[in-house]
Amino acid sequence: MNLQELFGKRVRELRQKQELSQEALAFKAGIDRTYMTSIENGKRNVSIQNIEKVITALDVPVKDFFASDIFIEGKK
Amino acid sequence: MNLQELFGKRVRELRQKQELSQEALAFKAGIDRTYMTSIENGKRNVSIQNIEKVITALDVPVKDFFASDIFIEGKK
DNA sequence: ATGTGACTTGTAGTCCGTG
DNA sequence: ACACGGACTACAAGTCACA
Repeated sequence: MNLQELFGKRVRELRQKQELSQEALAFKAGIDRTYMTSIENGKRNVSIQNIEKVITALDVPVKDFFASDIFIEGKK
Repeated sequence: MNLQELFGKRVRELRQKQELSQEALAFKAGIDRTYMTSIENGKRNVSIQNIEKVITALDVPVKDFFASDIFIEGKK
């Protein structure tokens, strides 16, 4: 599992914890709903600017976003 | 200071700690030497796949890479 | 409300150089 | 060793119709 997929997984995790829909989060982040879908599913090679938008929309510091065990290598 | 700039700053920090040249790191990461320059200077909107390449080349887990106080918001 | 394939446009990323 | 620039190609951004 690469970082691209892990990122999507983490976004979904944090989004669901807040009981937000993809649409609502996409709106907060200022990106398209369908684009958010493909991000969460690890289909897109997202750029750092959009990464920042999404993390900001999740209301979590970047540091905390990546402070998860899924970001320690060797995960499936 | 946005995430793009913070990323470059952090890359430079970790690279210099290992006494690697930009060229050497770029080679390890499999990306262009001139591109590494602009990444460190926060000039490029890097994609997550290249982010992963760089972090991997730095021999640090993703989690640790972002476990720095510069990634708590409100930094200059 | 979420997911997918297909598409166009802008830019990421490469490769050649310069100081 | 680092920064920057021009010219090029590959690919991400962004949107849509449809399921």
